[in-house]
Amino acid sequence: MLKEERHHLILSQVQQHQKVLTVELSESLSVSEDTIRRDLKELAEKGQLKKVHGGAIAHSLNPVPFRDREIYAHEEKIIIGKKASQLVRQEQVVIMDGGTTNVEVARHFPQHLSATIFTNSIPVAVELTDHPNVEIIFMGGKLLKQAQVTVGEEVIEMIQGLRADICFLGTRSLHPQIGITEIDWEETKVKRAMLQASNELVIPVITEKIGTIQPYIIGKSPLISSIVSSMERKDPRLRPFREMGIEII
Amino acid sequence: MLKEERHHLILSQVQQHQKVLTVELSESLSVSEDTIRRDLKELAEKGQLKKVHGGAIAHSLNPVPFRDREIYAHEEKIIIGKKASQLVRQEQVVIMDGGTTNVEVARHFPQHLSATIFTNSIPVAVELTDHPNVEIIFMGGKLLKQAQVTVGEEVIEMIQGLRADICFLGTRSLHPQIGITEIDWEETKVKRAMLQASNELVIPVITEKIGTIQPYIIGKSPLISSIVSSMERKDPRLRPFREMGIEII
DNA sequence: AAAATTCATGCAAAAACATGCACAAAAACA
DNA sequence: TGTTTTTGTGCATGTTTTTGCATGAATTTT
Repeated sequence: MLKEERHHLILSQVQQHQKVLTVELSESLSVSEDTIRRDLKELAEKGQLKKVHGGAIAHSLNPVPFRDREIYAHEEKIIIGKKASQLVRQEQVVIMDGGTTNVEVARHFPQHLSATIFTNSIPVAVELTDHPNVEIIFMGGKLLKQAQVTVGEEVIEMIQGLRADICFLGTRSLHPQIGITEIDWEETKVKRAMLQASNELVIPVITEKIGTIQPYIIGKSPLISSIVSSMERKDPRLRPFREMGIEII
Repeated sequence: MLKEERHHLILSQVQQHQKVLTVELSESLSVSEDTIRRDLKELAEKGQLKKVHGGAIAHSLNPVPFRDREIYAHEEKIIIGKKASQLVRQEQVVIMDGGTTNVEVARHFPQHLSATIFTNSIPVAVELTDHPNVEIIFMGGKLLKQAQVTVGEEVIEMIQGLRADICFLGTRSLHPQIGITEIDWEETKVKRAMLQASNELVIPVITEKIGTIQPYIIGKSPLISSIVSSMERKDPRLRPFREMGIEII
């Protein structure tokens, strides 16, 4: 077994389980613990993991509970939430994705809104709880702990059985040519199903996400009906989208 | 379990509940109290929490008085939660119903528990979020706003596709002759499915619910494997159940 | 004030570690 | 091809870290 191979294996283990133990790796790769230690040391020096007594942990192991997490760019998201929440009409069927921006959208729905909202996001569902006339349908599946959204077959099947009026899709990145992109494959599949199941597609997005790209493509830009941002309508960063006929809000 | 892992778990507990008790952490992480004390000391030195007599509190914002006792019924539920959480074995498939008592059960699962847990309760799912080795499957459906649980066909179908090892069923009422009863028809149907899908049926119940009756019957008493209460095992109110061969915990 | 917890300290055992060294395989070079 | 150099590995060594336990002090509860 080559050193490189080992390094890859170790890294994937770290990604998968958030931690690795020196002893376990030594056994499963059948090399001495000293070798593993040296591997971990190297990987730590390259910043790919954090070495600790007994093994190593993922460098990003910072699973701060979702609801207590300091919301990034909160002010901007509130502005977006207010604007986006205006797009829903009475009695519509709505699909709402996860993400802190979408939570703000949900929060700003008018109290008297009467609608049926499908979501796979726990924070969104909780937020909708105090809208008396909203029927909330939660789409079940495997729960991603960090994002607090469900993914997997069940969610996708449920979405595929839907024809919604409007869909609010949270996104990590939005690029005029590449489109809507995501970093997590499972979430990508769910989001694809969502946009296909809906007549209207609304993308609430904070400024800094525009023009960035992630590995997995959810859909091309022309599929978008409206982009909701905190920017001026005539902002140059939005121009390519405006030229495609997408409504800028 | 790595020291750093413990530190992360402790911090997330602190963030979530504002406080942690040395004794509880020692139990749930299965290390000695001394170790926990040393952990708390280290974290306090790094400024990540504030160490106090008996445990630690969130170093931040709201200076909640530490030892203030919570509501009385809550105390009882904590006792029940601790007891009931011992009933799960590693690698089991678990069904967890909603209700505040079940939330306490989830809260007291050992941090290192490795299991697959199906639930239709948002608070339970959220509580399980910081158990790194628990896979959470959320069962989707129509969300009941006040109870924060899902009900309906989808939930029931999903449960019917299951064969679980153990089921924690919250209940409004428990009567020796009448059995487990509920006030909401939709929830009743879901709970019926749950108990049918599981090998073992655990009923965590607070004292005042015993002997009361609600309109809809979920199941007769002999279906129960264990009743978890805060009472003494020989309490006369539990005698009829004990005589049926139900384990009293 | 007495009893019960909780804490700090020192100590010992086990585990994990760094270091230097020897040896083998691979790579580079002649 | 043969020799030298580099690299990777395992082992022996002494060191450091981590943990649980014992003791007595400090604190809280009764």
